[in-house]
Amino acid sequence: MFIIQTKDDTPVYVQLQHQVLDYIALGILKKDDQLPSVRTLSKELGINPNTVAKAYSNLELHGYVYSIPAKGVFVKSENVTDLVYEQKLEELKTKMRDCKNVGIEKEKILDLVDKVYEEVDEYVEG
Amino acid sequence: MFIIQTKDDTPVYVQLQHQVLDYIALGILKKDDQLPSVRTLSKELGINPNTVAKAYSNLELHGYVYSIPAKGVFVKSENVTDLVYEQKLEELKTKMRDCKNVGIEKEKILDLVDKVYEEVDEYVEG
Amino acid sequence: MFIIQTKDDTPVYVQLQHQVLDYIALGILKKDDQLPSVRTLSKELGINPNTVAKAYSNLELHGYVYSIPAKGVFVKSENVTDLVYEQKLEELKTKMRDCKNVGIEKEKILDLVDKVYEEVDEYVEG
Amino acid sequence: MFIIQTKDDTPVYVQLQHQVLDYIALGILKKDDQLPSVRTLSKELGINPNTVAKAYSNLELHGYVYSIPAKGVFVKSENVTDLVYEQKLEELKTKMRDCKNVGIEKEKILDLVDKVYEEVDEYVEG
DNA sequence: GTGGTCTAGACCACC
DNA sequence: GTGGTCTAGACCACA
Repeated sequence: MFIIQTKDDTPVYVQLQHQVLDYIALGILKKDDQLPSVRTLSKELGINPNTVAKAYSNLELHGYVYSIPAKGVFVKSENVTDLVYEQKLEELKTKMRDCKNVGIEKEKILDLVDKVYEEVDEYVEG
Repeated sequence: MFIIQTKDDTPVYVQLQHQVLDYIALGILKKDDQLPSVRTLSKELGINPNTVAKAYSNLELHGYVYSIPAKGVFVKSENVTDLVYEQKLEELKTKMRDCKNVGIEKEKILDLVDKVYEEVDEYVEG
Repeated sequence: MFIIQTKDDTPVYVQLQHQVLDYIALGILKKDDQLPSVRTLSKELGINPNTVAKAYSNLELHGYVYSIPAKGVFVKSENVTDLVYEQKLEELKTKMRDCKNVGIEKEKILDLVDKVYEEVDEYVEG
Repeated sequence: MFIIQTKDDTPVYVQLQHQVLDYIALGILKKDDQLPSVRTLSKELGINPNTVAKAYSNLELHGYVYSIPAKGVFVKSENVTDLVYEQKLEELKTKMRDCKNVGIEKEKILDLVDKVYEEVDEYVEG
């Protein structure tokens, strides 16, 4: 269910956080669903339990999940969708402004949008 | 001329590199123009001289500038434009895929493009 | 009769112990009164039977209750009052010192005392 | 400057957080003051660097300090006082209600306040 | 079995 | 030198 890119320079625990959030936004993880246990997931991904724990702990601090000691970690709310959308769009906007500032034309961007949305995606298409 | 965002999580020397490249792409810095000296710039920005030196050295390694000892650092070529374009578009594509993967519709993206390209930007307009 | 705060960070079995003691101190539970059975209470509160058992067992170890196998658990003595008082006051003193140490004035504390003792409390009034 | 109570059951990193906050509230640590480095403090207290780092990281998440990688960790604002006051008083209130609920009289509490505020405190007096 | 905490020590990028 | 990340593995309280 989760994938870690070791080549990526973004920290492992951050990758995990993002993926959990994305799954909530997509509706795959729903309110009160239990996340995989720290131990299970760490073995599955071949990473240290502490790293998983850190990701979960951060998600809890931000209010996306809640943890009951000796029980597990659970999804707090399913209405994260809007928040995730906003964040992603905000990041996209920053990058887009960057493109505009170096003189890239609007049409190039529009072409890119078409290209990306024509791509077949494993999650959407199956 | 250069701006450092300490809040930003991207390293200072990387920010510098990007800005130099952007100025070249925009034609503000032209072939054989001299970059500010390491000392001057480090004082002006209130950062460590090593950091400026690292940025310049990296730019030289990538062939964007050349340095003449005891003289200074100069812009090598003004045809960086395409390279910069490609990089920016590639980053934008990644973010855009990300948006698509969490279920954001194409229309939302198109709206964002319109919005960004309607904005008045100090670098473009002023 | 008993209430469990899952939000609270204090363990469930400790909450139970405190509540039993409080009810004894208040005179609601008297000498030789029977406590609810482990099964009954665990179902009623939706918690693990082991947790209830642990609370009862601890209370027995401290001499507040006695258990008759195949019969139930009973209140041993009603003179727990002083012990409970002392414990509560000791905890309060610690917190109060803490307040003093960060510079909170005595008057603020006195105001708080007035405020708390003016409150209408369901256990006292109802 | 900092003291760790190993006997205490409260986690070491929490103790550290509290103490940093208290020092800010007392005005001993002021805006932009640098906290002791992770390594230094861990050696001084005989605890693991990670534990100190966790405390600092939590404080940063809550907005009390800011960290500049390769520079250090610094106090963000000196106006934490009110926040700390509120928290402490809130905790005290909870404990006080507890006392009231088991039937402790108001006068006993008032006596306790007098007692605590007559005590000589090393930070205030010495 | 669960999460929470902590130690011991490593490597990295950065200043 | 600094903080940030991660591994490897331990112990604990709790359900």
